[in-house]
Amino acid sequence: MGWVQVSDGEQVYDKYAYEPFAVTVDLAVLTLRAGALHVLLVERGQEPYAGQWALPGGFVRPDESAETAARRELAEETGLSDVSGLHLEQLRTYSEPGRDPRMRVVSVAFAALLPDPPPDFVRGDPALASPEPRGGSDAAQARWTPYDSARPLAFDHDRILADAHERVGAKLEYTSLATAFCPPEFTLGELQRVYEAVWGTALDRPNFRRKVLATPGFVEAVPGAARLTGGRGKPAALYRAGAATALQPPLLRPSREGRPT
Amino acid sequence: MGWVQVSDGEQVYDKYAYEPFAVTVDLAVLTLRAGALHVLLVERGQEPYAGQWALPGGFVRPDESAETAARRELAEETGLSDVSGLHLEQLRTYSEPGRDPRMRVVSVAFAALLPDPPPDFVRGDPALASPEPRGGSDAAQARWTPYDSARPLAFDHDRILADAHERVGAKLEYTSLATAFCPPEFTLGELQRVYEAVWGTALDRPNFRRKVLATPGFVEAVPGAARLTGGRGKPAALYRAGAATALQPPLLRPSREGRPT
DNA sequence: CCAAAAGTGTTGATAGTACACCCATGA
DNA sequence: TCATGGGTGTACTATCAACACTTTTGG
Repeated sequence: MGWVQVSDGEQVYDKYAYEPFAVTVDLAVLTLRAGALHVLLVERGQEPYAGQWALPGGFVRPDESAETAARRELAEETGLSDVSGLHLEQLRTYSEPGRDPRMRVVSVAFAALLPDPPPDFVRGDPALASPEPRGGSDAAQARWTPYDSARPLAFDHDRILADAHERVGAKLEYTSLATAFCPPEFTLGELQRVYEAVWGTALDRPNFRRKVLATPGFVEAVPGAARLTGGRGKPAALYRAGAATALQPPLLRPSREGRPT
Repeated sequence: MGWVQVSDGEQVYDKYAYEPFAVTVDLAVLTLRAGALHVLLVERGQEPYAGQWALPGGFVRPDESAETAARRELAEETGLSDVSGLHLEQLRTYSEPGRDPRMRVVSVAFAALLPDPPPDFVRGDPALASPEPRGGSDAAQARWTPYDSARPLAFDHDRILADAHERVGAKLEYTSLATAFCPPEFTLGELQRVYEAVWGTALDRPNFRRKVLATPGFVEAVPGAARLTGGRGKPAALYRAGAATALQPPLLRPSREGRPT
């Protein structure tokens, strides 16, 4: 940490010399519902920004890493009993002095990805969460909101949400991250809908299929299994997430602008 | 920040209820010297890890963002009078309890990139740094170290340095970041050496040249200017960094393994 | 039989690689 | 004139996008 570089050397060992920093985590929890990207939001019950929607989050406790705190909050907010398999990714840290009007808050932001039909979650499952959430104020609501109608959010959460979207979109290109949006067994059509929802573009189905299958370790076939997706049509073969984490070759999104010449 | 989600609601407004977190920044300052990637290290003068090398860094002050603190530290450590144009990029935050044996430290890591012939920097230029660095202990040394012989470092800095290298290597592919390693006017050969040093691979010169020039906004020619690079050979045309920040199309590094079939 | 969704084949354009080759300069 | 580094041309090949076509299911 470059401890020795601190110019105000005398204050290094006085833990209470400065007004302390609060360290929190903020979560952009994303999923697909009916083919559209959704984000988990909570309604604030207190000032500032009372009544507005915000990303879920909370304090990092003294014995936790930011990652541990984020996973704990994820379990509390979604009510899922097992969040250990879910993808959780650190985005960046937001530390501007005035982010929160009450005190100095440094927030580590995470993106979390949930499989397609997320169980209609229960907020603050008593079996998991601490005894009594929040003191006197109104109970905060939580709900899934379509990504496009999420804004405006409280604090600097518009920016955090945009950063989460951008990061996830970029990682779909060169990692197998898309499978984190899918249930354990999924069809290639479902996988394609993940790409289309996050990127906001339509993809050519035959070419998508070929690219996915040509990428070693991306998906592996479940022998003999098949499932009807839309009630009609040919049943689709099922696949599981493969061992690869990086895609070689990458699955690049169509470029917005034409190339020169 | 999801303030309302905190389960221990009563403690939200008691700033001193917990032992406070210290928030620091750590810097992986990278440059090219004689065609090889180097990193700026400081020698620790105090326990823990006294006598070992570490990444430079320091505390975030109450009125600073992590970015501001990182830029201040960068100026202090390099002795450069103007660091405003240098590339500074947040990597991620390291928050495991126990990173530092003395107290709870949450560290925001940054990568900084300096142009090729970095002025032989002076540590702690009095005109810039705070009056008297560090209390009683030995003065810490600082020096440029080849990337490959930098380890082992103190704390978890080996990992931070590896993360910095990986991030920079990836960003060379799809951003114009490589120009941040170059002086204001540079030759395509110099630019190519940036890629080769960071990626650790040789590139085909004619093809590299074509790709760079075919990417709109990557570089722009300085009309009529030329410079001898190695004392011998044809003088090379000079270029400046272009307006583009993202490369379209990207400049992909050669894949390690062959493709199937 | 029709609609809908899955899956296969083909083809023309493009981009990338691996070279061979020429140019300008210092010693 | 040779060594060194800059700059250009070219041909082979792998890749990719676009779209026609076949298959299998429910109504």
